[in-house]
Amino acid sequence: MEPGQRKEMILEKAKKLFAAQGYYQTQISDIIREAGVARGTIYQYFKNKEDVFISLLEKYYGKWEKDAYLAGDLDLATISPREYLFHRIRRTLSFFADDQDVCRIYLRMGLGLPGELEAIIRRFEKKIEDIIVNDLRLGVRNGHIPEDLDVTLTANLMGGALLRIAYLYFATDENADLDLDLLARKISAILGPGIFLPSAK
Amino acid sequence: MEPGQRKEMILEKAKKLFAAQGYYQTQISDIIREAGVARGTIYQYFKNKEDVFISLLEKYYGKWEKDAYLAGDLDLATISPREYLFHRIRRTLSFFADDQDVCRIYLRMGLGLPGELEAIIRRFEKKIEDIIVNDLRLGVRNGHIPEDLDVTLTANLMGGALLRIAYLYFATDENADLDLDLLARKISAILGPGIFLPSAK
Amino acid sequence: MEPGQRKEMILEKAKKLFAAQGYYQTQISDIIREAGVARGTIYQYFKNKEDVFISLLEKYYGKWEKDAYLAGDLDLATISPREYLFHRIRRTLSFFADDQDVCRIYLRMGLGLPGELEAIIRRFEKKIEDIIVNDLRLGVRNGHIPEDLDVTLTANLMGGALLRIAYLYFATDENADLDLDLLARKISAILGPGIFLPSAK
Amino acid sequence: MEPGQRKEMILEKAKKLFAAQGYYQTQISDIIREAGVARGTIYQYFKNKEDVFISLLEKYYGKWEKDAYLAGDLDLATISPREYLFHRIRRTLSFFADDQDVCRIYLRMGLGLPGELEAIIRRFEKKIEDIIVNDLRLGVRNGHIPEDLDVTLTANLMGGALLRIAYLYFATDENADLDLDLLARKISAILGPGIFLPSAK
DNA sequence: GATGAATGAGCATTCATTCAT
DNA sequence: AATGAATGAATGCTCATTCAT
Repeated sequence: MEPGQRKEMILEKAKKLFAAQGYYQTQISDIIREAGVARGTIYQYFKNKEDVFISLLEKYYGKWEKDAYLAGDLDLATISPREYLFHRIRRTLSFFADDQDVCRIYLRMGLGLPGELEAIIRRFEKKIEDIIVNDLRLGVRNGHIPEDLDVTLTANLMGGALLRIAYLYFATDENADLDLDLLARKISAILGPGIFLPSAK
Repeated sequence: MEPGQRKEMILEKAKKLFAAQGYYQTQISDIIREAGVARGTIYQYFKNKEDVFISLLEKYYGKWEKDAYLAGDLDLATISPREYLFHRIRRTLSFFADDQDVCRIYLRMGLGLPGELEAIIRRFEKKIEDIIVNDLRLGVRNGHIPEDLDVTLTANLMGGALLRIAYLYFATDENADLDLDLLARKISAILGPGIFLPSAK
Repeated sequence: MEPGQRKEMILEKAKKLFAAQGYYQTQISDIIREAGVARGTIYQYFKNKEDVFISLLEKYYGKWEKDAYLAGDLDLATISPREYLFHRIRRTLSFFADDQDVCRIYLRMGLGLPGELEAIIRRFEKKIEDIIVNDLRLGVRNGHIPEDLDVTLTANLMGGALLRIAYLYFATDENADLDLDLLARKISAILGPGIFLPSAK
Repeated sequence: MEPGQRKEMILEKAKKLFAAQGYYQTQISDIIREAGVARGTIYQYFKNKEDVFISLLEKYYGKWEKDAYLAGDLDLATISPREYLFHRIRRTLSFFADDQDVCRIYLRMGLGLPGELEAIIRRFEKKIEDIIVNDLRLGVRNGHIPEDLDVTLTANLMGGALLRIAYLYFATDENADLDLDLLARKISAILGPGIFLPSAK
């Protein structure tokens, strides 16, 4: 096996395992078993377990930047802004759809809770989704929301957006004196138009 | 100390630690040190470490459901749908803003990577944010996007929404034969109207 | 509940548990659950776990001595020596047959190995029994041993006898310079006559 | 150190400790200290503590079967049945005499009670021995038992035989409706002839 | 006497990492 | 470069015992 290939191979096996079981629950033993190399070999290519994980992140982040998002053939001179948005979204989706393992790792699913905990969290998330879906359906029945809106998709889109905002603004010590009202106004101003019918006040 | 209070106190200390260090990096030893109880005491109230974490999740999920999201005074008879959306968002933000620790735990930040890894992931996420922000600024300069749009907020909102969708549709084995074009269309139809000026095509 | 009765009751519950699970695998928690008393109560009657076990041994040893073995109505003036032997044996059997739990405790079965280990030891003992049984059957076929001899009983009787002798003479440091030939001669002289037909040389 | 030897060495040290202190009172820490290996090393050769013990049992059971009991040079064509019995007994004694530790482990002495408990049990067993010895001496004085009978040996042989029978027939749930009279008759028929003088009725 | 919450010494086991071959 | 036996710090958990009420 050529040098370089061996490192690559270990990385691929590690990716599968990290994606499936998370960082903490993936043992070096698992990786060497899957890769079919000796225990010491892994330390020839990587400083330690953390380095294996970081190498993975960097590899696929680079891939995303190069292949997916920044691919330079989107020209605002030839396509409309809305088409541009569409293509950006389309490519990002493709990137994740292409590699389920990378997807799992980046989306922090595989980062590592014992199986049961993971299941509990999913149950909670499902419940949140249900609540929003119900709201949306109510809006449809009341004639404020178009009938053909994909409510499940929308619910998750809204949920994901909000959680990200919460993470960004509240999970750190900064932004302590934030104007929540203003923030909520801004968010609804962005999400509202795409959800409600123009007729809805 | 009254019965019940002790369990509550341990839970609060554990919350702080899980939020700050993650599940795996929080040791039982840390919890008992912070709580000032003996090693065995924690096992009087919780089956094991996992049970402490689950108890936390359940406690705060319940709190969210009761206090924040489902609080029953939002009446569509008296407020408009757009106001309703605003209040829902407002309350969810309040819930997370109220308790930074819960926020961190729920947003899966504290779930557990060694400090350095966590930092690397944040760097990546910042880069993604920058890319989207740049796109948005371009749109502003080109007159397709209103000047007063909060581009950082919008970038994260879009990013969060997309990642959640990716997680939902791609991280599991189901949905294998998804129509990505259609999906991307739907998403841009929801996000577009709130971002672009009506004049943008 | 009268004083004294409570101690007795705890002792009986402990007996059941020690017999079923062994000393080490029986927890104080098990005993108080079965006895329906508080954790502290047991320490009002017994110094510690060891004391519970010792109390049991002493109680049932005394019982054996008084009721079973030494019961004074065996009079060599009225019965033959062989009848005397028979009655002694009969009474000892009754004692053990009467109380399976005491039986298990005294016979050191319940003294304490994790279930699987116990099973392995039994398998070994069965194999030993089989080997001796085969020998005896060979003797029957060769006409040296009476046809109506209970070979399983005899095998265990011989095995038990030998193991006890081994325990007595070899498991301690004394008796280092034992004449094994002489010892084996003596043992066969005692066991032989009851097993072989007079015609066997 | 050659491969295989290390496992063997650990096993030998463990044998000493199990024999001296019993299963429960022997800690992994003791074994590694005695063996002079690191804590993790023991888990390279054995699944867990139980596996160490099982390995010991299997090793020495195999040894007994091969070297001691089943050694094939006993030919009933050339030796008498009584000689055959003698040699079987002789070899079994040798096996146990050879290795005091194995002896202790197999005879369940080392299986595990805290030191003081063990001593108490021995005291009881001694008392039982004394009672039987006294009976035998009485028989000698009365002229029913030969003067040169080794009464201590005989007492233990009888005791061992009886306890084994009790264990076999009473310690389990089967054999509930046993005819104790018949059983006692059979046992005395086997033990009697080797103990009593023919003149004793 | 009775209670049971609190204790903490003690234990088996894991697993990333090293290093002599 | 590759190997894998050896390492030992670290960790979650148990359970007999205590003691304030």
